[in-house]
Amino acid sequence: MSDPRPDLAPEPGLSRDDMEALQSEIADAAVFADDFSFDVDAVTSSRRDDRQSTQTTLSESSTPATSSDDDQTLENPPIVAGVDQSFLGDDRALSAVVAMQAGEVIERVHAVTPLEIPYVPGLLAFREGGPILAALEELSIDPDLLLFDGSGRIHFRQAGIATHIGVVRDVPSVGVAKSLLCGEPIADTEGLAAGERVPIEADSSVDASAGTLLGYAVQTRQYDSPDRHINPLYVSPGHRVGPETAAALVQALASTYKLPEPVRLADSYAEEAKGLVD
DNA sequence: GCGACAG
DNA sequence: ATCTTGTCGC
Repeated sequence: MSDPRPDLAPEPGLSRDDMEALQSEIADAAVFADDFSFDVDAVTSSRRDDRQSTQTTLSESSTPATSSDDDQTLENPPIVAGVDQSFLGDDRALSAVVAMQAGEVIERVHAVTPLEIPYVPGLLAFREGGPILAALEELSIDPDLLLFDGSGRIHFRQAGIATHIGVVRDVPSVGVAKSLLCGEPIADTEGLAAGERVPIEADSSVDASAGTLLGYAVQTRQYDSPDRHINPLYVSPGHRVGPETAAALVQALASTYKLPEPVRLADSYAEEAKGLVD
């Protein structure tokens, strides 16, 4: 059981070398394996009333679901929050957080802060970490899991934005990127079928032994026609979540769209919230 | 020197 | 990320 590490928060004023050194500390403090208490199977993108009772089949052939654990899961499903940013003008960032529970939005918050530094591949957390931490402070509920629009362990120093914020807040987190920052898929990722995934391993650009499993290319949706295809999502552990679970969670949270619902809604809310600023 | 690079 | 026209498909 670790603790929050506000001392490791991303400071935009650091030199590049210091930023990279801090990321190495983050990677050392991160846990890239399952270490949480919520029930992964209770995480869904659809509302309980709307989804098929596939559970019925299971309980009929076994013991009726009467354990206190099941009751607790049914009455108090995990809270998953999606985080995403949008930009105002070119000197302020708006970070939006959408918290969901059992497929329902239970809270939406946002924060606006000035941008301190430009975007540099590998140092995203130092540009957007401030706004994100500010937005998370506005949250009245505390999430069981954070989903970020960006990498987690799939990062040069194994400390992408999902890992950085996850460690600072000590909350289980997962990175969901729309393109690959580094690492190497072990197989072709073109035209995968929905539900398929391909391991992403560390290459020479990553500060990890070659071959280390960094995450997965996850195909949440795919077209039927072979003409055109949808690119996969690049999912990696942020903190306290292993690679397989990270992929499974994203798969479970994706419904009609490619992006998992909490991130998709945070994305649109980040845009919508621009309207109530200034 | 060149390439490659989340959002 | 943001700026934008055009195009494919249900």
